[in-house]
Parts: sequence; structure tokens; C-alpha cells
Amino acid sequence: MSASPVPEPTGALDAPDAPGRGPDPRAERSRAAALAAARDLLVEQGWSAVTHVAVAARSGVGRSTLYRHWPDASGLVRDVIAQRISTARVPLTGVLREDLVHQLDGLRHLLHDPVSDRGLRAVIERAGVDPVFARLKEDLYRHGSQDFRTILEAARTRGELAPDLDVDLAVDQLAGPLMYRRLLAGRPVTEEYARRVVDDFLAAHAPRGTVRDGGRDTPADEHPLVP
Amino acid sequence: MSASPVPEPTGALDAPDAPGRGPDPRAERSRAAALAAARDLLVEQGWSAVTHVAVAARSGVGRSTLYRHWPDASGLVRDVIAQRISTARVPLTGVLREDLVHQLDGLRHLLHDPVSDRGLRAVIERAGVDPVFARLKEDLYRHGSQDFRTILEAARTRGELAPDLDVDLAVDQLAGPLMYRRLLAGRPVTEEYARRVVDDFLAAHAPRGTVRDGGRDTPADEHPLVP
DNA sequence: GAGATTCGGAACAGTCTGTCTCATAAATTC
DNA sequence: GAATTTATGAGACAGACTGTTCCGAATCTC
Repeated sequence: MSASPVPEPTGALDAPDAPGRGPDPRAERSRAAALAAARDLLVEQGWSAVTHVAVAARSGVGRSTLYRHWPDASGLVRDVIAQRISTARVPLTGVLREDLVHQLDGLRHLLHDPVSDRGLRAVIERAGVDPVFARLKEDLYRHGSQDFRTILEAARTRGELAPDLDVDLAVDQLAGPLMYRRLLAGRPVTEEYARRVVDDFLAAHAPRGTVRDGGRDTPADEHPLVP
Repeated sequence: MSASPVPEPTGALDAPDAPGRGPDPRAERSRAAALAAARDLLVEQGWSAVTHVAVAARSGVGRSTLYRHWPDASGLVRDVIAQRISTARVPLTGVLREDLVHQLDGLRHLLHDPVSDRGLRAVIERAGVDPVFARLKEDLYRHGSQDFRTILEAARTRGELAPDLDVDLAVDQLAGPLMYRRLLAGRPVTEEYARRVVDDFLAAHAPRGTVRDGGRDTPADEHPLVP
């Protein structure tokens, strides 16, 4: 149960700094070209368009080479998604409201990025049928919700949230609205929107004299994970 | 822009009691058989498995007949979903908390029904690419969120919710957590869970001396729509 | 019962899948 | 720098799916 959402772009090595030989640059090149083409196809036409033939045609990489690297198309799509999503995490400040806003803002960016948006939808649709996507979904979910849990549990310990707070429910209440709005309603998620979700959450869960501070501008740039 | 999410299960009648000739029973039979097979395929293997060949093999209906009824597979899947989802709506009582709980319980049932669950995922994934699904998504969303809006706006008028309540946001906050929990986290949504989402929502938005009543048992059976 | 309609089967060319083989080109090793 | 190892891309292949067309047979409507 590796914690990493990237089960290796394909044949990557577990040893970070291998002794003698690095990976063959030819393989590296064809893999990169294939992933780029697959990414475009995913964005433009969804996961079902990411076929070996289509990727070969678009990338110039030979069909047999693709089959060599990715025996089935699911793995290719998985690598595209994993590659995009396994980036930086938002640093935590220890200030509850601020951290939550940052997290949601990261999710916001994720939902507005074409690749991760399509990737997320593919995962949601495919996880029930394709084991590759099922595992990817689990990794994404675990990785993405980890920071939320950390933040909430710390705040609970500090007494800023009720001791009996249901952390799972809380994550749903924070991330759910954004996902729902984006994936189903198909409307944009603004920074202001994310802030209001956090404030409403705090209004419901922060004990007494609350943190509620309406107007701060809290720009955020980093992209965390799918929560 | 028809308000109905069902662009006719295919040849359904808008006139409940048509005058002279009803639809040909032969067509009706083959259509029903095809839809049943398509439904099973959708549940078992996702929308991409709902092909004319597969449906023909499973239902016994001839391939040419299928193409005659549904020129492309998207329409078939759409009809499967529309047929399942366009059922009853939850009656409204006028009591805010009760109505919200009922609505969420309907959504809960929807998310736990194999057909609508798969259908919803298919719609989410496919809407960005396939116009048929795009339109279906819009219909489902509009139809599903309508009751929420009605309930919330009525409560706002009665003064049970803040006059400046953002209804769109509110719908997201109510339906979002359930969807998120089910579609991404892949965990069950209990009746208790739905109740807590409503109570937390009210805790954040109900003006002063709130409705908060922790323990009532509010069983609900009807299935409304995807909100 | 007679005419109209719908049915299922078969045949078709075109495309995609997944697997092989093979000569070529590039990288690594000595 | 030469020899060896390794990855590449092209082509051939059987099998499956698509979308269309044609047809005789079964069924329904009037």
C-alpha cells in the first residue's frame, strides 16, 4: 500500500539514485511523447479516446512501442493523471481558517485544470469497473484528504473544533460542495466561493466565539491534491 | 428547453390516453428488452460496454432493430438513465428541516441504486464530450435541484433562513457532501449521515434560536432526483 | 383476411485491438 | 572507436466492433 499516487510512470526504478545506468533516453523520449499525446486526447475526448492507435498516430511513437510500455490503455491514462496530480502540497500554517481556505483553493485549481478535471471524472466513472482506476481513485482520495484530516485534527486538539467532530463528515462538507458545483452543476468555483464554504463550515462547527472573519483576501497558488 | 429529464424513453407518449392507435406492441417489446439488457451492461461494465452488439447479444433483439431505434449508443444509455431517474418526487411538507432531510434521503437512495449511480457517473464523465450526455446532465441537475430551491426559498421567505442566503451555494452544501462521499470516497451514505448534513447546514444558516433537534427519526422512502 | 409495419439474420467494408516478427537506429560497454 | 546490447517503428495477422443495406418472415392494424 504505497502512499504515492504514482505507481511508477511505467517501469521506473524504486532506487532514486541508481548506481550505474540511468534509464535509456530513447525510452524516456518515447514515453514522454506518448504521455503528452495521451494527455491531449484525454482532455479533448475523454478516457475512451486514449487508445493505442490514437496515441500512436498523434505522438509519432510506434504502436508496438506503446504496447511495450503500457500493455493496456488504462495504465496509460493512469500515468497521465498521476503525473499531473502528484505535485506539490500546500504548506500548513497552523491557523485553522487559513489552512482550510488554502486547501480548498488547491482543490479549486485542480477542478479548473483540464487534465485533472477530466482525469477525476474518468476515475469516478471507471473505478467501479477497472481495477487500475479503482486503485488510482483510492490513492488520490487518500493523498488528497490527508491534509484536511491533519488540519482538522490539529484544530480539534487545540480546542478550536468540537472534540467529537466527525472528521470524515467534515472533509465531505468542505470538499463536497466544490466538487458538486464543478462536476455536476458545471459552474466555476471562485476564490470567494471556497472562502464561504470554509466560513459556513466554521460557523457550524467552531465552538463559541468564532473565527468568522468575513473579508480577508487569501490568495493561494499551490495546487494540492484532490481532497 | 424541455423541463423533463426524459426525452421520452424513446417513443413514450406525451398524451396519456392517445386517441386511436397506440404504439406498435412489437416495437414496445423489443425496446423494453433492449433497455433491460443495456441497463445490465451499464451496471456491470459502465457506459462503454453498452454497444449495439453487446445489447443485441444479451437481449436477443436484432442488431438492425437496435440501430433503427437508437442510431447511436449514447441515446440508448440516455434512455436507460432517464427511464430510471424520472420517477416520483418527494412531497413537501413545509417544515424546513423535515423537507431537507427528505430530499437528501432521496438523493441517498439515488446514490445507492446501481443504475442511477452508474448513470450519474457516466453523465459526469461524458457530458464534456458527448452532447447527448451534456443535455441529460443539465436536465438531471435542473430537475434534481428544483425542489431544494423551492424549499430553501420558501424558508427564506418565512424568515427561517437569512434573507441574503445564497441558494446555489446552499444546494451545493447540502447535496455536495453526499455526492462526494459516495462518488469519490466510495463509502455508504446513511440516513443518519444525511440528517447530520442537514443539521450542520441549519446550524450555519438558521438565524438565531434554531431548529436543531438532534434525535428525531425521519424515515423516508420516496426517491427524488439527483439534486 | 389484406396490407402495412416491424422484426431478425446475413453480408459488407472499414476501423480498432492485441500480438508477432524483423530490420534499423541508437545507446551502452569495453 | 568497435562490439554488444537495447529500444524503436513498420508491417502482417486474426478477431472484434461499427454502421449500413438488403431480405424474407412474423406480427399487427384496419
